[in-house]
This record gives sequence, C-alpha cells and structure tokens, in this order.
Amino acid sequence: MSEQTQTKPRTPRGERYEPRAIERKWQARWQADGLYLTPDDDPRPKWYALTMFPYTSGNLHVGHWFAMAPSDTAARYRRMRGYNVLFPMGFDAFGLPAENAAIKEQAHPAQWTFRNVERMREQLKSMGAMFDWSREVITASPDYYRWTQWWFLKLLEHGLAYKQNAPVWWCPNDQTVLANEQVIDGHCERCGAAVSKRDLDQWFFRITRYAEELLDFSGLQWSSQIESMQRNWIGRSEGAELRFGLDVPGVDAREVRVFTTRPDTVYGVTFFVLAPEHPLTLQITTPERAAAVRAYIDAARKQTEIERTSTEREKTGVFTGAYVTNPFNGARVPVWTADYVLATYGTGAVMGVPAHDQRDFEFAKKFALEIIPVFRHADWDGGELTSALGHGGTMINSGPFDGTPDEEAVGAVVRYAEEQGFGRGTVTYRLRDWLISRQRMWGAPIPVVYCDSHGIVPVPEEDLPVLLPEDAEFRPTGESPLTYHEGFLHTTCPIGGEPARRETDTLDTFMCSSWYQMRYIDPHNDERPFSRELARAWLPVDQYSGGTEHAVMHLLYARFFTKAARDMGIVEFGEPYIRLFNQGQILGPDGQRMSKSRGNVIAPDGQVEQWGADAVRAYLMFLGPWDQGGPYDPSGITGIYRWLNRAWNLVTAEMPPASLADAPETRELRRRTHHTIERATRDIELFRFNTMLAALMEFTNELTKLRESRRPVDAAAWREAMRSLILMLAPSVPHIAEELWERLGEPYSVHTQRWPEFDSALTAQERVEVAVQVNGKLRDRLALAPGAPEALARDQALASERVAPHIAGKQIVRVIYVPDRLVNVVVR
RNA sequence: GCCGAAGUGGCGGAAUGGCAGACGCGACGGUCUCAAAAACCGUUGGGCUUCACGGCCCGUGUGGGUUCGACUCCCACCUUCGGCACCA
Repeated sequence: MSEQTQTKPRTPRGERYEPRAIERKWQARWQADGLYLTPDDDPRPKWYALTMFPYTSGNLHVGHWFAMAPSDTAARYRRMRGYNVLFPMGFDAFGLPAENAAIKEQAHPAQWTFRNVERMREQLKSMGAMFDWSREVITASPDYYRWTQWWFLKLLEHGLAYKQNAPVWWCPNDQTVLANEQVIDGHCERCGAAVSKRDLDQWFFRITRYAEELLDFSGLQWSSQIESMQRNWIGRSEGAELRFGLDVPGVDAREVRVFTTRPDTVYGVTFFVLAPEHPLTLQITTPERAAAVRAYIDAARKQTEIERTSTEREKTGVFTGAYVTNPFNGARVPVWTADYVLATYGTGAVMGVPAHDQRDFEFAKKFALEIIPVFRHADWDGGELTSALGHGGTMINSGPFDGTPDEEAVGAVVRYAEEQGFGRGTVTYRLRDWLISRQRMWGAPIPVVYCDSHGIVPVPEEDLPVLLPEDAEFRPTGESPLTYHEGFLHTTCPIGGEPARRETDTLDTFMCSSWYQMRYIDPHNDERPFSRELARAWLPVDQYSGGTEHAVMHLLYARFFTKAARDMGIVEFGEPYIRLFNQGQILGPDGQRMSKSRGNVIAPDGQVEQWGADAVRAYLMFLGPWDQGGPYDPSGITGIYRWLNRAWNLVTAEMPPASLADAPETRELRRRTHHTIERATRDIELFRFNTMLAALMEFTNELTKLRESRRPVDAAAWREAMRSLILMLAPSVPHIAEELWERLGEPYSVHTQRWPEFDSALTAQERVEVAVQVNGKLRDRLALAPGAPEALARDQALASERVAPHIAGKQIVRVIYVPDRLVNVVVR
C-alpha cells in the first residue's frame, strides 16, 4: 500500500488515531519522567524478567520484536500485578562479525560495534518497551569485560580453568578454534565451513565437573524440549571401566583401560580397538605393522569430521600387531586401530564384542574376526549371526557367570571386576570441557602473562582490565592478531618484573553472556562485578526468554557459571534462570527463514512507520502461540490496526449519561467486562497472548455494537468497561493505552495502575445455552438458568420438537446431563 | 536409525472428553462516493434439499479402538519440523 492511497479511518467525533504522534509523545514523556527506572529499594516483591540480549549485528529485525514485545508485555503485566519488575536490556557486542566487518571497512571493530549499538538502541526504543536503560550493559566495553576477565581469574584460582595441549576443532574460514558446542554436523556453527582437528595449547573450563549436577532440572520451570536437548548433549552413560593387560616389549604401560556400557559381554571380546589418536596406538605397534598403522593414522587425521563420522561408511582399520589380555578369562585378543573409535569419548578404546554390538559386528565381518555370543537370546537359533544381538537372554560362554539372567548380568560382572581389581563401575559423559580460547581479536583478552621465570602468571585483579589495543591489525592468520601488536604483546611479569609476554588469545564470547544477568543488577559497580546485597535482592532471574538456538550453548554455559559461582562463594544459588520460555521463529512471508539473499526480510522500522509500534507489537503477539512462530504476513496487520481504531473510537466517543444500575442490559455489560478480565488474565498468565488479544477484540466489538445500538447504557458500568479495556490493553499496546487513559480523564500513568480484578459473582450468565444431542449428534439447544436441575433439562430436551423425530419409535436407554453444557439422549 | 513436537476452512489460528472452525486475514455482497481507495455493515468448511424459515449428510493427516459422546484418550501407520546420531 502506498502512502498516497492510505487514509485513516475517521472517528464519528473527535480526533483520529495517529499512532506515530502519540507514540513519540509518550516515549518522550516516559523517558523524561523516568517511568521505567527500577528502584533497588522498594517494598514490593521483586520480579526479574529477562530477554536474551541481541548481538550487535547493526539492525533489529522482526524476530527481535517477536522475542521482546511479548516479554515486555509479560513484564508490564507483572508490574501491574504489584511487583517491582526489573526488565533490563543490553548488547552482546564481542564476536567475529565485527572483526570481519572491520577487515572489510579498514576500521576498528569497536567503531562498527558501537555505531551499531547506537542504531539498535534507537530501534529498541521505538518499541516502547519498559526497559530500564540506566542499567544497559555492553559486553565489549572495558567496564564490562574487566569483570569478564575477573571471572576468568576466579575460575583459574579455583582450579576450574586450565591450559592444555589437545586436539581441538579448527574452523579454516574463521581462522580460530571452536567449542564442541559450536560444531554442528562437522561444520562451523557460525560460517558453515567444514571443520578439522588441530593440536593446540588452549584454555578450557572444567564444565565436565558439573556434568551430573547439570542433569538436575528440579526447581526449574523449563520446557521439556530444552531439558532433553541438554540431557542429550551431556550424554550420561552408565557402565564400567575395565583394565586389559598389556605386555609389549619396550612399552611401560602394563594395561589399557576401556569404557563399556556392556561389561556383561566381556567374555565375548574377540578383538580390541584403539582410536588412531590414542597415545598407545603407535607405541604398541610392532615394527612390521608400523608403516601401515602410521599411514592409517595420517589418513584418519586428514579426514573432515563429516567423512569420518558418516554412519553409512564401511568400517576401516588396521591391525597393530599387538595383543591385550582379557583379565576375566586370560584370552589374548588382537589390538586394532580404527576411526570408528573416538579418541575423545570414554578412554579412546573399545573392547570388540561383535556378537552384541552392531559396530563391532560390522568390523569383525569386514576383517574376519571371531564372533562369540555370550547371551542365549530369543532371536538367535544358535546358527551364524547376521547382525549383533540386542539385550536379553541368559549368559553363556562366560565361565562362572553362565546362566545369569540379563537383568543381573551387569551388576554381577562389575562386582566381580571390583573384587578382582579388573575395573570398576563408572559413568561417562559425552560432554567435554568448554574450550574458551579464540585466536581472534574482538573479544576479552585472556588475562594471563607468560614469564620465563614464573610460567603462567595471572594478571592481578587490580590491573584489570587488560585493554584491547585500539590500533591492532585484523588479518586472520590462524593466530590472534594481538600476537602482532608489539605494545600489547610485551609486558612485565607481575611477580618479578621480568620481561614477559601476554596471552594473545581472547575469551569465547559465550563467556560474556554467561554472567550478564548478574551485571544488570549493579551495572555501574567498579569495585566488584555486583554487590552481594543486590544479588540477594534480585537474583536469580525469575523469567527468562529467548530462542531455542541457545539450548546447549549459552544456557548450558550460564548454568555452569552459576554453579561455579555458588561453589566459589560468589552467589548463594545454583541456577541462573528459574523459568525459561522459548519463543518460536518468525519466518518471511514465503514461510522461509528471513535472509537478505532470499529477499524476504521484513524490517520492523517500515512496519512501525506505517502502522505504529503498538500495532506491530500486537500483531506479532496475535499471529499464533508465542512458542510457535511462523510466517510474517504483512497483510494481516490491518486487522490489528482496524481493531485499535475501533478501541480508539469507542473510548473517545461521547456516551449520553444514564443511570440504569439494575437494568438487565447493565448486568450483561458488567458480565461481559468481568468475563473478559477473567479470560485475559488467564491467557496472559500462560503467555497466550494471541487468545488474550482475541478476547479483547471480542470485548471491543461487543462494546462497539452496544454503543451503535444507541440504547441508553448505565454510565458507571460503561466507565468500568472503558477503564478495564484500557488497563488490559496497557501491557500489549502501551502507547495507545496511555493516550486513551488520559482522554478518559484518568491520572497518569496507566502503566502504574493495577491490573483489573474480576468478580466471579458477576461473570455468571443469566441463561446458558445447553446443547441437546441424540446419540451424540446435535439436534437442538436449550436456554436454561445456570445449574438447572437434571430433571428440568431432561424434560425440556425430550419435549423439543427438533428432538422428537430422532427419538420417535425408539427406546430411550439413558440420558446424560452435563450441567450448563449438554443433554445427550441415548436411544436404541 | 533414536528421541521430541506438530498435522483443523483459501490463509494465520481457536477449542485438550461435551455445540469444531473463536479472533483475525482474504474473498464475495452491500452502505457511502461522480468513481475508486479507505471506513463501516453483512455472508463465508464441503455437499444435498427447501419458494422460504429450515432440514439432512459429510468433515480436524490415514486406519483401527475406548466412550453415551473423540480435534482432544489408546494402538498402528503416513507426512512435516526440531534435536541427537559409529559416544563403545
């Protein structure tokens, strides 16, 4: 629609609804009055509502509005329910896009980032949300990353940070290492390039120490979907670690440890497999097998992760020439190396039980290794196996354990292993430690220095922040650009004053977002990251919301941080976010993900310009359930816009004064008012914004009809309806609500009023419609008083002339009566 | 392959054992207008039938089942989306 052809609906009297004018007016007024500043000392109960802060990409898109407008509505509702609500906003400002933009523009990433912050803050303000901007945090500003560095020092001090040479994920495009969580199907989570492994000295956080506790979601109200994604990611497996004997000349190790979930199949071991990267693989290889094994390991390392982990691929592997001894039966079995065994899981070794494990079975078939079943199984006739056997049956070929049923087998074998010293029952997790080093420049420098005399020396707390230089080169070289900045690199040892070298890697940006919720409560504190008193007053977050894409990164890291902070005595709780809601994703009008390349991006700014922020907010909430998302169809917003106009006309219209307090019409008006309050309250509590708005639309339509009927209406009841309508509009469409509140002659501000209460005595209908069915089919409707006695309902139903033809000549078997709902006559 | 969510008019969706399609978009008809747009009012799941009021049948992915009654609960299957996937 063009600007020229669009005309505004006219009100019968008075001024038209001009969203842009009233939105500008009230945003300025709210800011001038500090309406949304959150006091720390306030007698009301606290409510900390938080929406994931945006990355400083440069532009807010409708997806951000979809995340923030409903959460703003929920926060405003809480405030109207008498809570002191903290609803802050900030910017996730470190990260690669800034650096890439800087390389392109030959400018510093800080310029790009802070320019984007300015723009996005204005876009956010146009939404009219109740963000308390005095608490804004920007993770790339020194007074924030100073404390990110402080957290690193604390974790280092408590043994939760360590440096290690390890094979780590490498993204060739972004020229940096990645955390496990950032690798999706063998590709870089950010840029999509195929990743490979590199051996590098890197910093890690010991998140694995919390693996078990991170599986505990009691006390949290999170969706079961996110819970199961985290459980899946942590990947707990119960089993046993067993020790197989090793006797290879010239090798010190006397045993190899192996993790298995099926210790009960240990008598079925016919071979043994080490991961190509396992430290013993080359050591134990016999001279005549060395060339083949070396070649295999090299080939394995060159493969991309996608090639290597493809499940379709045929098994490969080579024999090392060495043997290990099964401690249970003394059997000597050949040791192979094969890339289906992962170095990073368990102990990097597998005991091959081809009869009971499909992967081992395929390997044994390929290399003609022996297959010994150790369970008599219902699916097995005693002949040659065509696939591995599943669980079940009783043990055979297992010496003293023969005859043990499946259910007791694992326990019996583990007990025996522990008695004999062969191994022990144990639990393994898929979760690995969190790799936090990044070889890029636009992040918080890791605050340590390397000194020839004193080794790794943490930067003293009082010397923080370790500032990023303002004139670094950004060419990605695989090493941090900070390495080439002489002024940054060279420093002195905090202990002895010797010349020393700074750590040039920076911290993973997920570290910034692991604690930002704690900084909002005390954002200007320059003594500590936040004060203990304010932490006690505000934390943890009561209601958090954001997209599912952070299920196993941000949300897992933040939980780890909180537990570590608790154990370090910094906070007194172990979970950052009590309630979590995940909104869906907004798609383009074509149902595809919005992207510049598809040309289906809807910018919120244009929609706001055309329809007003209130209409855009309400439309996003009206589209469907918040957790669902869906396509943004720009033509639908007219429905919302028309509705807001109807509401405007309704409130601004003159109503002739009348006093009809006891009239049936008045009772009906009040019933509708209170019934709407009941519906809207229930829906907003459950974040069902779409049905809440539908209820308000119905109410508006009913009131419009009543006004247009030109029948006299009781003035007090009408005013109650108007007040209630505006109060219920206030959280969703804050600007028009404020304007109408003022025009109704009520005192500023509508946003400091209480949410209306409904009186259940008034919501009852005088007559209810009761459906009459015959054998479950609708035949008639009766108008009865609520709670009408069964006999009455039954007699009226049977007397109905619409029912008569359907029961004529038939026998009435029974009559079911659900009060106020239906009568069902069952005939034969 | 495994785990989870979902499938309802032309479209977004509502109803979670009791009147399917609330609310909104779109479409069609009307009012206003010289005309159009906007706005407002009305109709709008499909089929059959009636001059008409109305009546009847079918209908919530498919096939079964439980129930007086099923979009809703149970079983099997199909499709779509999300997560995990050689994790021993």
